[in-house]
Amino acid sequence: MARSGGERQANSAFNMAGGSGGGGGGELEEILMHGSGFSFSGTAGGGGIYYDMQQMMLPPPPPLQSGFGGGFMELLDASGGYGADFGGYSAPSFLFDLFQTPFPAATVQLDLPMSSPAAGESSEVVNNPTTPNSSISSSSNEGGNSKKSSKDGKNRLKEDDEDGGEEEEEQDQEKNTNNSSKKQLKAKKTKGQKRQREPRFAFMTKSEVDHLDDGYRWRKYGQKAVKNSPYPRSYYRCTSAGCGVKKRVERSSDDTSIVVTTYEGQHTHPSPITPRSGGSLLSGGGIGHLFADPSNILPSYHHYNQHHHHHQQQLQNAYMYNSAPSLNVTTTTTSATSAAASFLRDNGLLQDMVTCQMIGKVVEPKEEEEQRF
DNA sequence: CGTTTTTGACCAGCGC
DNA sequence: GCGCTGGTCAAAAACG
Repeated sequence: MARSGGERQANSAFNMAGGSGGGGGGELEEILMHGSGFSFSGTAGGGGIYYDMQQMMLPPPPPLQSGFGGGFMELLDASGGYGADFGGYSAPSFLFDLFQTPFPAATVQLDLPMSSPAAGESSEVVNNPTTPNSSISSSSNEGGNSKKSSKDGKNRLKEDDEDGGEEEEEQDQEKNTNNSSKKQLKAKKTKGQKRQREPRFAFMTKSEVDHLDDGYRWRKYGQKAVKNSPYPRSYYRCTSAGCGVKKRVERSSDDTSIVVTTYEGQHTHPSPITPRSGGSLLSGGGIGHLFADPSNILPSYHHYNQHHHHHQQQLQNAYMYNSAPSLNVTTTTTSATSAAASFLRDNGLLQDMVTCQMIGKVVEPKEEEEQRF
């Protein structure tokens, strides 16, 4: 097979449009940060909760203070006063639960048991701002899945999964007498329980580069065609041993200048480029960890201006792309979103963000993206 | 030579 | 049950 090892940068946008059909469905919560502001509206729908943050008139991002000073924690502590910032929306107190609640990796156990039909419905729709409209010469997908020629052999043994702090046992249950190691591997997982995922944070930013450097080291482990989009979606995983944080990067088919990055999981280690100094309450990782720990901030972020300079873009994204909080309550995650958005805004990091929106569970494909654009 | 990216294949879930 | 899609694996290639 002729390998076209060409572009190494994430800019390589292969034309691999997916077919059609409905599919997928994450089982987690996802938060999309929309620029210009965000409002907060909670909606408890049947079977799920949908929180939407959008269109909140944000005052021009104030100049960054000298570092985050007391860190995000301070902001959090001022939950009372902070609520006011949410454009009059009575920012629910839980809005700060996330940050006031330490979520040590050990204790963390979020979970949106999609296996429980009653609660989760498991049919959570992740509304990506991708509308079926990309008229960009999207080649009629060819890569898709037409390559199912049995190739024999790649027994995969995975172990990453939750990584929140639990280990997978490699013991097979011998349920199926298949000799395909891959099958048994899968079997064991499936049989026991569905893999649960952690909440995800999705941020939308304008950027020329797909993969933004956030201080952590990532290894790309996959790329898939995004349906209705000429741009592929890349999957990254934190390279640190034991850390299973994942990041997904894709470009909006609507506005190709917008990059949607989804962060999943929590780092079990400090940022490799910024050795942590003090143990914060949120040391368990997660978005709180990010915001609470000024050491995670790259020094240059101060220089961010409203222009889309890749470098600065990356820096600013360093904040947004940190791990998601490990909480098991939708509302809590929502608070995380709000707080995060608030933080970003206050630090002028939200400037480039296009949208800020959180999607709880069981969300119908709303037109949120459209109202935003 | 070690690490990261590329990329085809495989699998689980879900919709039809 | 079949087909589609998202997510992941892993061998090979590309990089540094």
